[in-house]
Amino acid sequence: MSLHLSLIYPLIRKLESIFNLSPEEYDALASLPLVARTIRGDQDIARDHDRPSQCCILLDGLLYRYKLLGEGKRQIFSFHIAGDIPDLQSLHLQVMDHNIGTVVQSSVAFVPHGTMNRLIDEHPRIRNALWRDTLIDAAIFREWMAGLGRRDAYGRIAHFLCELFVRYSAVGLSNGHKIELPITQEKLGDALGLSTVHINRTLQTLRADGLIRWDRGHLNITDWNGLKRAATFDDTYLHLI
Amino acid sequence: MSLHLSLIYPLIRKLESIFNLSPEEYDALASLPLVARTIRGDQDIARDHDRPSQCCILLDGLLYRYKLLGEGKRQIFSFHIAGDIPDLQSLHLQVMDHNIGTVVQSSVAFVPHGTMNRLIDEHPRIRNALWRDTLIDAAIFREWMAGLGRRDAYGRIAHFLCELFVRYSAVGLSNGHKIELPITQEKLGDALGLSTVHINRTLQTLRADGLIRWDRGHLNITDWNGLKRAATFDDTYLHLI
DNA sequence: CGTCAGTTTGACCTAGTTCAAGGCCAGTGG
DNA sequence: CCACTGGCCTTGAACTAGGTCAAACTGACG
Repeated sequence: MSLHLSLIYPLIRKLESIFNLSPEEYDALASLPLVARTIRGDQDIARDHDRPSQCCILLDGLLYRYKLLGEGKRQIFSFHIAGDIPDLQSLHLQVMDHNIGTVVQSSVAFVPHGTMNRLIDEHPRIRNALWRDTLIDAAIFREWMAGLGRRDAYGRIAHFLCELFVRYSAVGLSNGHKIELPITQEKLGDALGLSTVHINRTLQTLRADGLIRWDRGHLNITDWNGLKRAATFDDTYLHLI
Repeated sequence: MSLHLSLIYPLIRKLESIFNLSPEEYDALASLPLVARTIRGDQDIARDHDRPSQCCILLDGLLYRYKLLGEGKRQIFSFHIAGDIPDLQSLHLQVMDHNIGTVVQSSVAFVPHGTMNRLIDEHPRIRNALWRDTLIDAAIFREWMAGLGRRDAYGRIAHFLCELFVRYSAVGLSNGHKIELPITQEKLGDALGLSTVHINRTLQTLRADGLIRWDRGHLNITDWNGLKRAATFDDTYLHLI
């Protein structure tokens, strides 16, 4: 596999999970002019009210999307892993309504909207797959809403961990029941609408119940069935094929 | 305006707010074979885990989308008004991951996926506008997540009312600062992650503060600026043109 | 006039917040 | 090689926003 192909590979793998790419589609993706840029952790890639002229394809690392409310309050909406295009929406929505940032050092490629539009105009199945991807994004938001509105802290955290494990697994980023999840308890709180203190105490309960181990960014799910049960996790909403 | 045209008109108006429809596009929409069906209140139109073969265009009335969790818990994600296609996502996602129901008696048209696909294949600008619409849907979800996670009951309700007023206005369904909003306090609670009791008490405070009047489904915003302030409402996320 | 769905009230309770102080590395610089 | 720093995690104690339960009220409608 060429160096360049390895960059775009996570995205190709994602599309191939939906349908078999034709040689032409494969070539179109493989010949996207990608310039990988490394960005260190805790940097914003796009900001609320920006008017982006390009999309960012995540090649490696971890991104997150969030909005700042008044008084230092923050809501995190999603975390993104290799192969994701977290600001694909900017193709159709002029103005950013939230921020996108790196959680840890990450490698991304910026693709101009013009290039993206040419790609999807010439390859309708790729376009449909990307549309589909934005719809799954929305499905994940709905599930988080259900958690924020109606699940207690214990179930909410358990559900979050189930989701991330399944999404990592779907793109080959899990190792047994372990994944790399280098997010702080503060970020977890801002994602789940809870205070850091309560996140901390609830994680201790999850550990004491033997469901997980989580140390320095290494999450180990020690009782997958137990965690799913605690979360009442049903993966339909992830629309895996 | 013919009887049939009046049915599809809300959708046409929504598309025209984004770009000027060409005569061909206009004709394609106007000649969609629509059969209006009236459905009484509190009925499900689509259910979790269904595999729909058609989309539903709301012609008149009020729909909502929701998910049931265990123990009688429910999370409502959205309310939909005339011109919306709440299950457009079923074009690309086989399986429903939530329910769609009527709030009050409503008139809807079911359009087979095949017809929809022909329409958008032949009219790329309509396709893009519909894609865009699903992205705005997601933007609204994000804003609700921010409310569920990080706003208190007072601000959350105020924000909800601001959003609905602006969305009604955008399609000509407001009358001064009044809109028809026939939703129960129970549904409001399930949308905002609050108990009915607390919704009731907080609505009383909003009324006492002179921000709204809300009686038998008629919402009257008596202090629009005050309500926006209470909500820290910024309509960027609705992506109105 | 009775019923039923929806709203309102009161009293009590608890999940989660807030504030403030320690503890534990991993990295840095001397 | 050790001391120092700065993130991050952990703990305790006091507090509160919002939940729960149960009962009463209101108005629309048959």
